[in-house]
Amino acid sequence: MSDVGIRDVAARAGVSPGTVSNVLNRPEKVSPATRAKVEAAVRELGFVRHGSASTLRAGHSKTIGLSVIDIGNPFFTDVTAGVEEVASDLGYAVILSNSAGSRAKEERNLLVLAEQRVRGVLITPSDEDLDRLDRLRARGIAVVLVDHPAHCPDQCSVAVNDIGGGMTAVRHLTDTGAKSIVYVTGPLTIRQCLDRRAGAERAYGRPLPVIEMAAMTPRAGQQAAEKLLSEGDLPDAVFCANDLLALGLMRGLTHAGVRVPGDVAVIGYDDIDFAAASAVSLTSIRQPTHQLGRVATELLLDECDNPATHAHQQIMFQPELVVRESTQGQAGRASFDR
Amino acid sequence: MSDVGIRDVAARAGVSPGTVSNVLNRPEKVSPATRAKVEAAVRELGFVRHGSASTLRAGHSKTIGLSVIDIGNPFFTDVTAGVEEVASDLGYAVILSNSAGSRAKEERNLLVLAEQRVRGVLITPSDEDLDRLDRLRARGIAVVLVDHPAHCPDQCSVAVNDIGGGMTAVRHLTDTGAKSIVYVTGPLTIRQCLDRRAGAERAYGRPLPVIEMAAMTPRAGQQAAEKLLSEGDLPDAVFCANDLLALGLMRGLTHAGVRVPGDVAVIGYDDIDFAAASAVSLTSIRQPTHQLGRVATELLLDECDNPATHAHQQIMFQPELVVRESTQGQAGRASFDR
DNA sequence: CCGGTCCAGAAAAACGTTTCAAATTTGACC
DNA sequence: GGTCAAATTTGAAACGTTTTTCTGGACCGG
Repeated sequence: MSDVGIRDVAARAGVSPGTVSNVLNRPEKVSPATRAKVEAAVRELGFVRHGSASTLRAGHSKTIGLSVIDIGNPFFTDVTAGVEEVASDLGYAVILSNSAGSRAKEERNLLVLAEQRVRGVLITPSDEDLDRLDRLRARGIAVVLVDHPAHCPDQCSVAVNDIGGGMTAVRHLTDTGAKSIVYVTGPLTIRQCLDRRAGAERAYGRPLPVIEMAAMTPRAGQQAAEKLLSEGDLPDAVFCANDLLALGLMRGLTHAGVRVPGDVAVIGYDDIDFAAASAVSLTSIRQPTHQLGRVATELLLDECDNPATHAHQQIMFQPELVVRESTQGQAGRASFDR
Repeated sequence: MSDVGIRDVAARAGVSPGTVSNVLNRPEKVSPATRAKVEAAVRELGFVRHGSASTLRAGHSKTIGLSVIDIGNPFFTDVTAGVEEVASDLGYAVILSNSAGSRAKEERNLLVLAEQRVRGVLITPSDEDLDRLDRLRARGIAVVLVDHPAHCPDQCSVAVNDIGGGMTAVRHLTDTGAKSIVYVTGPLTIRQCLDRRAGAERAYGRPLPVIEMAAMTPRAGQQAAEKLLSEGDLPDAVFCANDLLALGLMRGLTHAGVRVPGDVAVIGYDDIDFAAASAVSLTSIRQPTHQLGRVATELLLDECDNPATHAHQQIMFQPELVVRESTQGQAGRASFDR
């Protein structure tokens, strides 16, 4: 069943297989009359092109790979949605792989992608060692870094200015009156966490006290709250390296009877949907997540489809402060967006 | 570069291409000595099998498709994570497609999957018309329904008992003293929303007042709160068709000065991570989401790898009540999990 | 020492497309 | 009606595997 091949279509339409292939791939090359005949035959027979045969002969596929660190994080989900949109519009299929933070798993996934002969790979690398990506590129697989600036200019990347974001966050906290600030973060081996701290300290003018958690989840945020409470004096404000931590932290504080923002102001990072929806809505640093995915995919597919004219770009988006209740100590609930 | 083929490996190892193929696919068929030679050659040359050629000749691929309704919903994200885990363990790649609730987009995506000659498809159908799936199966592509019971027994499906879940939810509300209850839901064309209502009304003993929103997002939940407030008397409790709605609703109520759970109890559905993390933690009906993805994938791959012995199964999981603060009117914050 | 059995490995034929040079048709123009 | 160039179409050779059929020994019992 369904073993309808291009030659069956050709027979039915009374043309040669080559012509059918042309109708499929370069319709402008074939006369309207023939094209119509072939298209009719395709419909009647329910022909579906065999992607593997096509890939094999043509030397390239219509698929791209996407490798993310944590598919459970709304940040990556949003990126993924953007990627999927663009890819699907251009007829590309997306193979998703989740490295779950494990270098080994990422490596295994990349091998699968290489076997699949994907046209290109979008990746948020799980660590700073990018040799394996150069190996991919040596294989003729385009690579675009997502949420990670490229180290050399012969490669595309799409990132968001984390240093700037960190500065903005802390500047907002001090602007609204905070004197003492604590930085709650995930592993400081993660570039994003490091950069945000760097920016934060630049704006703060001196080192920040740090609470470093192993994960970047609501759970970890709640534990961070306990840690914070056990350390004695509460700071005026807390800057969390992502919203998941911030949401957990707020909950932990609230339960201990600490008022947010009355006693402690909290600012997060990412501006995930739940930041606006939580009971005390969370001030956050918005990243153009969806856009990140879209642009990365556009760059990748441009590199694939127009290798001649393609110019590598390292795009750096600017994050944006979104003020909500969690940092409105006195102003109250003036205006909330969303 | 990287145009290292099986014949290059063969030459290097001093064997025939057929032998290399055997080492790759049936290592037990070849003597240890030769195998070692071949494996060395593979390593030295950096050979990566050409998946398309392999698929073409072998007649089947090492990929499966996953089609979800909304990749932005944590429910589907969790399912996806489960799918990815199992698939990746068994060496399968997952092609992700997001139908975004659009029937047309789903159809386009399924075509791409068919072209890719995926081994099977996991799908949460975007509507009740399942003919297109039968067409896929006629093509020799296995299909497993996810979060949707199969209509006929010649097909695998994995679902959760939504009627039972609805009953559990309302029973919990009445148990904790609620007399009047409102059902806040997404489009009632969605099976899940319908079934949950059916269960709820069965437990309630009579029809429930319904507030039907177009989307199932926090935003829509907040709008539902406004609607509820504008309708005069507040109910004792609200049952929301999913957690996203519930979180938005709670926020809307809280902002209007209504206390949750003091004035109105709220129960959600899905038990997404944020249900536990929100400031007033949300009582919810937990679905074994991750498990759903895992089991569905196991069924699919069993059907693919052991077509002879495979028995179609329609699995129905039972959801589970998770009590948190949003329905603890008087008991206060006794014990909270997570 | 011989005939038969087995096993490892070899050789060649697919799989269903795309591609490209060659062949054919078409159309314009004199 | 004939000629030439342009436009279409054809046909066969790849693409890199897997699979199936064979072959040449090694091994065994008699």
